[in-house]
Amino acid sequence: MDQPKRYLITSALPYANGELHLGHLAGAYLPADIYVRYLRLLGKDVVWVCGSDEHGAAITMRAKKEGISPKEIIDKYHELNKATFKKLGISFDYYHRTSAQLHHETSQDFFLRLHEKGDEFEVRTTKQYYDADFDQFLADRYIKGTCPRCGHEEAYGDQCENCGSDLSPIELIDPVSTLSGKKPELRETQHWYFKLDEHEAWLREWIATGKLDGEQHHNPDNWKKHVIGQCLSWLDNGLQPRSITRDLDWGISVPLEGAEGKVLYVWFDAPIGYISSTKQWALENGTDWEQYWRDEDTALIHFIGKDNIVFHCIIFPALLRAYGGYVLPQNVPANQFLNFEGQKFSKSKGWGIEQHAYLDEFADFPNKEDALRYALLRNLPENRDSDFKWDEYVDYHDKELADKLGNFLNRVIVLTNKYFDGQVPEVQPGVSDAIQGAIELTDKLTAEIEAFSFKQAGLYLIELASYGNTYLQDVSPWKIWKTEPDSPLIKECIYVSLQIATLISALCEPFIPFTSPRVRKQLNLPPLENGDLTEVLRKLKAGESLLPANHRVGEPEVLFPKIHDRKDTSRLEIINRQKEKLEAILAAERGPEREPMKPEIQFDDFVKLDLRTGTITAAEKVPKADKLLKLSVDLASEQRTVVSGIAEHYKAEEIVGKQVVLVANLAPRKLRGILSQGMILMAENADGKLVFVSPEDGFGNGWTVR
RNA sequence: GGCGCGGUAGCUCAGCUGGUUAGAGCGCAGGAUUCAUAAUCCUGAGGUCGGCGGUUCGGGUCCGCCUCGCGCUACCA
Repeated sequence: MDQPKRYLITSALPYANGELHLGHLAGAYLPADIYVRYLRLLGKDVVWVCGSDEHGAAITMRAKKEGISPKEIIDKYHELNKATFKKLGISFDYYHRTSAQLHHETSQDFFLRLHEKGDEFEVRTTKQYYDADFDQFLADRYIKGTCPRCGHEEAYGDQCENCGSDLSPIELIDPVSTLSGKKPELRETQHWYFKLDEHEAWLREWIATGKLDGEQHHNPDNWKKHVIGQCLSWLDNGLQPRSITRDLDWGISVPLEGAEGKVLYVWFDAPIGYISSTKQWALENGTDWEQYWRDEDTALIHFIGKDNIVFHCIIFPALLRAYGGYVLPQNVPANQFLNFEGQKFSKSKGWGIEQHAYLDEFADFPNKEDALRYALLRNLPENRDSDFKWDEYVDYHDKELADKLGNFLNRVIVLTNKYFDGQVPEVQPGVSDAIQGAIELTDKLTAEIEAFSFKQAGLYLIELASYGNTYLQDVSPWKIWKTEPDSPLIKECIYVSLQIATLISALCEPFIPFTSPRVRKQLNLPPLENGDLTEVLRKLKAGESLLPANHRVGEPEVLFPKIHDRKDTSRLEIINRQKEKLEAILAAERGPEREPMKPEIQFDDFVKLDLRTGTITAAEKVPKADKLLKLSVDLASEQRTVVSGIAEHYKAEEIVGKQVVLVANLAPRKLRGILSQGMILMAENADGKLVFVSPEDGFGNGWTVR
């Protein structure tokens, strides 16, 4: 499909059971956002849907453990995730939720249709464990017992983590429900299975060759290798009927008589959420949802993480085809995983940063949205796992956004104001072919976006700014200005540079949408609207002005205040706080490795110590000593001079006024010729880092510590 | 265990169906420049392309084995 009439874009529905971290953003949302914004700028008919995935056993389990209702959980995370996406400029056309009535109806219709076709489902009766106290069947994971292979007493119903055996709950010796802690009973239950195996032949051809019913549906060369590889691996292993119902009281009821207490399996209803979301969007926008799902000229594209490949490339397509009349995805550009400072994101360890936490902690950081989007873009896990590092975040921001892109735009605006009073100079038609290089870069950039290669596309954006910088440097109008201020070379140079700047203002929008309007403002242009890029590209190639002669530009403004800034360290401090948090986690992991405890002492030994609160009233570096500070400490009844070995950790001026605890009856001792009358209590960790042990602010001086 | 994807300069990564001296950015070294956010531009150093074996006139690029990383392996979602 070279030129589809319309695009239907989906991003994986986030599970409404927790916060989303940067890995999620880099996997399925940022790439889709770039793609969709690009299509909109070209004036394409595109709708991008997403929403919260709100069913499944994990939510009910969590609700039971926390003693709240599932609805409280899903409401909380639906609102949080939806709002956070919006703040980051993730521009879904609709963010729906699977708890919506419309979605329940859509899913039930889907199920019924397949049921009525008669040959898509089969019903199987099996025995499963049932927890009578909690009145429900138990998922394998929620049953523990003794492993029949190795005797490990804490094996799960699906696997023994001690010997690695795959188990079924029935095999466990002495099974126990992790909900009630009691022995569950075996009960018969009945479930509906989707006969996925009967779809194997056409799926294989479709995945391997891109052909559907003998016609070319898509070009498999455009699909990522790891996507096709994993699908074929699955197909080679043989497909099996797949259970699509569960015994659960949370979810979408199976719409059949005799199916009380059964719900659709969350994996069945979640992708149908894409359809529901489209329906709701169409409803609110007075348009028809069906053309997006049923018209063959629609290009359906699923953005997901690699954990979702099989579902979106095999199971969901099979369901859609079984239903009949639905389009199948043109591409599923699944990303791999993003790591965080060398390790996987881990909620339990606190490793990584969540999207909303980022926004909170970077509240005072200018461009925090685009800075993050750009850092993730530069490190998208498009073909392999990648790693997010704060140092790289800083480098990408300062060296690429600020130094290359921001600085180029700034130079151009400044030069225009300086030499031409802010007006675009007039030039002879067709004088410069310097624009040709910009056209080539533009073509490369758009081709990369269309090939779902967003990282490379982003590099071309910066290269375009570099191209502009090189061009400025080659012509060096400031040199010509000194001897020949009226030279047409200056006019041409500024004119061409302004064209490149205008081009950048348009091309950058999909990547850094918060910055684009600010660039436009400096050029005295309105923010972009849907379709504007088409006209920009047409003019560019026709040799017409993107920014015509005599147009008056705006005032220069620093787009990206650098993080490494001599005069203002506030941005660097925000980054450093993040790095310190990670160090603390690593330090905590080193955990139990603490100094062994000293031999026991008696209370009498302890009371010999005279500990007093005090305040540092003066501090100065001890000459010829690297580590020593000479402190004056106010104990109310007297002033003490204390020499303390903390100069490598604290500067003299920053600890004046600090409240401390002093060992007041320690025998005086001369250090570097100064009599030290006491010792300040400090805590020290394995890295040798020191911190004061202090009373709370405002506590008076000279009081005892016991 | 089986399968899939990946292992390319100090770091992060490009290299389609095999073909001349293996690329980019950052970092590093040297130079140019001052319009600009101590920014920019140019040049250079640096790699036995995870290891071994094979097919070929020729292999990061194909085949086999080994090794390391990540993922999937169908009822956790």
